[in-house]
Amino acid sequence: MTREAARVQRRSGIALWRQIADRIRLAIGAGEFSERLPPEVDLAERFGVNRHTVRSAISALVQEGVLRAEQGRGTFIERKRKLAYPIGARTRFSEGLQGQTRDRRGILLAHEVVEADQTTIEALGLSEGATVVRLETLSEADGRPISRATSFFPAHRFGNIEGHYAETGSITSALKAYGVPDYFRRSTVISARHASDADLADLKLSPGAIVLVTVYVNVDPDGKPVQFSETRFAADVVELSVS
Amino acid sequence: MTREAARVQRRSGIALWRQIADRIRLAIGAGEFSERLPPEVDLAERFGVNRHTVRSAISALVQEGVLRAEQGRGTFIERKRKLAYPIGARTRFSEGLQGQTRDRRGILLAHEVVEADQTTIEALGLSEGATVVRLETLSEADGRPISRATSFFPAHRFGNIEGHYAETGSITSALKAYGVPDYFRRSTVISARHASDADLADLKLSPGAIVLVTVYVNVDPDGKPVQFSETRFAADVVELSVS
DNA sequence: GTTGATTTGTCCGTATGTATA
DNA sequence: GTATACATACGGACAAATCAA
Repeated sequence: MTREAARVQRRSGIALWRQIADRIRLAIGAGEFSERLPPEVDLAERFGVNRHTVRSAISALVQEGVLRAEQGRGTFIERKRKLAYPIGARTRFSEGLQGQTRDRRGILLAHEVVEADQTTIEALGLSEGATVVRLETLSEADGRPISRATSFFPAHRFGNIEGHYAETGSITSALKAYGVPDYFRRSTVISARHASDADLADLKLSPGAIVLVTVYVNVDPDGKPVQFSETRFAADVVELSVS
Repeated sequence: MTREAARVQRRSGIALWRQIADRIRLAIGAGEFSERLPPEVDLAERFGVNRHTVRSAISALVQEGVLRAEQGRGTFIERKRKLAYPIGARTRFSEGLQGQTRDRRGILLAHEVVEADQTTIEALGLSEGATVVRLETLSEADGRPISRATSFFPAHRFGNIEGHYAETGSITSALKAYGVPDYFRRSTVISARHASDADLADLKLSPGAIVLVTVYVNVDPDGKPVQFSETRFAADVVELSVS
């Protein structure tokens, strides 16, 4: 089964050179070009545009670090593998990327105590009007930002958790300080969307980038909810592995 | 913690009206506008553009079915909930959306017998040079396309599986015809990317749409791999629920 | 019922960016 | 590099519909 490539779309609000850049990036991700890109004239014919337009696309991808052009030789692909982040009943960030990276750490970006909204009340099993501690955190591995999370903890039980997190850079350690020796993932819902402005900045992504979103509740050994979180992963850096 | 909205970017290869449309879609997804959109002049000021540019963005979103504009009254949000698709050891498509939809079915788009590539050989535990049946399928619920899948089955065992799938519209039924009474999910890897042209067409999405991608291996009760698949879900219609 | 404020819809003209030849 | 065509974005003006005082 071969399917003709849909033609690039004019007056779609996206410039042709950018559509072609996206296509080439996608094709590379799918392993379509093993190592070298076809010559510019071939690509121009393939996409039904002028060679100059293809050149604009390639130049943008070179800027991004996806391609490397060598005059007289050709245009070559710069490869990098994705991190596999495990999702399961006993997911810990610190254990998550075992063996794939070194030097992982969590950074506290912001915190506040607020009244829980309806979603948070239901997720954490709180009563109307209860307060929660909100943490905005960033996780890095080998100096590269990996994920950005918004977490809620019941304030009556984890009043000063931001302090413990800021010190240790780990949710697991911070919860231990409150006598929670262990915790379990009760539920995880995974979705994907375009990154918000804040996430673009923190995760050092370019506009239009995609984030994988996990929304989950962690419970202590007694089954009591301790944490309700939404974590956004840069989709071109991380994939989720369900085990 | 409040963060200023990043300004829309001129001459970035993406038209301002499209950037603004994406932003508004995002904000709606985050629940920022409860029911009504702010007036066009306010949005224009907020994004730092002319009112006409905002109007182009809104007009595109009306076309998509995200918004509804009423002269003299305002612009309103058209809401629709996402389908929760379960991922786990015993995921079945037919069981997956239980209670959320009626009238589910699978459609065979294409099939062929090919020599397995290296990835497929490893996933299915085949020997070098083995052949596999490839199925391209589309799943619909209530007449709406939900997902698009590419599946590989060992050809020596499931020689004519496309026929059974075309008849029943179900992988579970097709495998039963070959004496596989039950099967289990061995591994699932989840990622997200922009939809390819083929997926855009089949899933009836607009350019730039995101797909959630699950890559998985199913094994029979003896632990023998029977199916290696990649399924793409429209990310604005489906979320994955890990249980 | 009238008036005025608000909000979306339509038209004009002009400047700049994008893509082709 | 130059010329041409079209899409994008802006600015202003006014019409049409809605709503509340």
